[in-house]
Amino acid sequence: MSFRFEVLKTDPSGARLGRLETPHGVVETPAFLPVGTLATVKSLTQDALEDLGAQILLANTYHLHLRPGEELIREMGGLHKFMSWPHPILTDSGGYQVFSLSAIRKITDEGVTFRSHLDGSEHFLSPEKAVEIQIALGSDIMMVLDECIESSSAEDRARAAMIRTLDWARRSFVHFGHRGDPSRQMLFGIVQGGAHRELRRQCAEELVALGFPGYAIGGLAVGEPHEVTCEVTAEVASRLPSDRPRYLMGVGRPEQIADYVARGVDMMDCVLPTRSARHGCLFTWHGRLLIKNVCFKNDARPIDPDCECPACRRYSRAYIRHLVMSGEMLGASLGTLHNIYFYLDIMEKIRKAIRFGNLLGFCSDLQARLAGRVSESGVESGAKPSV
RNA sequence: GGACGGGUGGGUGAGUGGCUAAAACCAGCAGACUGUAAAUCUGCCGCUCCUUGCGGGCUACGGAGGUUCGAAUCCUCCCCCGUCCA
Repeated sequence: MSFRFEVLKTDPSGARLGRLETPHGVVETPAFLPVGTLATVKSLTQDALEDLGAQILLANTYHLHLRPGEELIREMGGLHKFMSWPHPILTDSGGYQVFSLSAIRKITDEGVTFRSHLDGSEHFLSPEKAVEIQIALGSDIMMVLDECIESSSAEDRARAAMIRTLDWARRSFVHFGHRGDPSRQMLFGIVQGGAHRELRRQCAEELVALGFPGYAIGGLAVGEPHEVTCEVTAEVASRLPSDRPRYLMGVGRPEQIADYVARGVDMMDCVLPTRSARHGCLFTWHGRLLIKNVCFKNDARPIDPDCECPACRRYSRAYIRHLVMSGEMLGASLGTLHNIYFYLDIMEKIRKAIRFGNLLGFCSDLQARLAGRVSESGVESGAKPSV
């Protein structure tokens, strides 16, 4: 069997240390997935990602369908070969675009019609089509098409979307049963239901009854308070089978991700490290550092003196600020290198904390360290978390 | 020496009598960003005062005068810059 998920250890918090085997390699969980929507983690080479220790990437069905198209990618030998990433890949289904591109799409029980943001042409995405595309892409983990909604949605709206998501999950499951190869690809179901516990519970239970090899929690961290995200995550995770991986989609801030792990989450992805880097926001063990701030103009120190990333080993804040202010591509690259390294470093420390059975201690430590801002006075004293 | 054209806030550059502390863009300052329509977006960007308000005062469109209730805008002279002619 090409896929195997194994929980190696459970922390008193409920966090799990695990291992996910895929045809393209092993993912140690809890894992963070850098986002590579268009088959690229913006501004980084695959070499760089390997050096950073990335184990698995996320790519996007909707975007790759529009450009360059899944048929081209299939023809080029599949997504792994096409992008020269021989390691695991997870593809999102386009469900998030139902939410983020709500202005240019129409949704029915049958599926979603998008008006391409590139050229205005119409594209119909059904649950079956999303599965087909992802089969063509050949990702290790594929996601069912879901209806992602605002977390603040009223119960009626959330129920309707949840019911549709469930229906689509069934269709996806059936379609994959006919067309897919479970030794080559896993299909994850996605729990929706907004911030409504009862809806979440119902959605989780019905998905579990279908028997997916893994489950995702979607529709969170889209504006609701962190505590709500945590509560809903805990509620859903408690309904999911303990022997299947759990993927919390689209989270989170550095100081928050350990909290999700403590709720039993095994995988996470987020655009924050990559996008923020391009916008000049760098995450450090001493808080966020806005590299464009004038106080770093002549600061010869690295982004984070406690960081071993390629950017911090070699370049100063002053130089990186100059690059970012000048709109130089290298500025985006170095920032992204740093932020991805930082996220992966946190994940490694999280795994270590679970191994030591002390994730909750680590959570509060992270919160205390990372919530602040780095200003001209420099970094506050203190070493890295010592777990 | 002469003929045109032009001098606007840090920069480029609109604006030809009141709606102009002066468009727009850039630069600068600050902020946002959570399964990426994002190398994007938002706010500020003359000085000053306060009861921080579509608030008051002051200064400002090369310089100095003038016309006018009112001038970046009209007139006079001067100073610069560019092009062309001697």
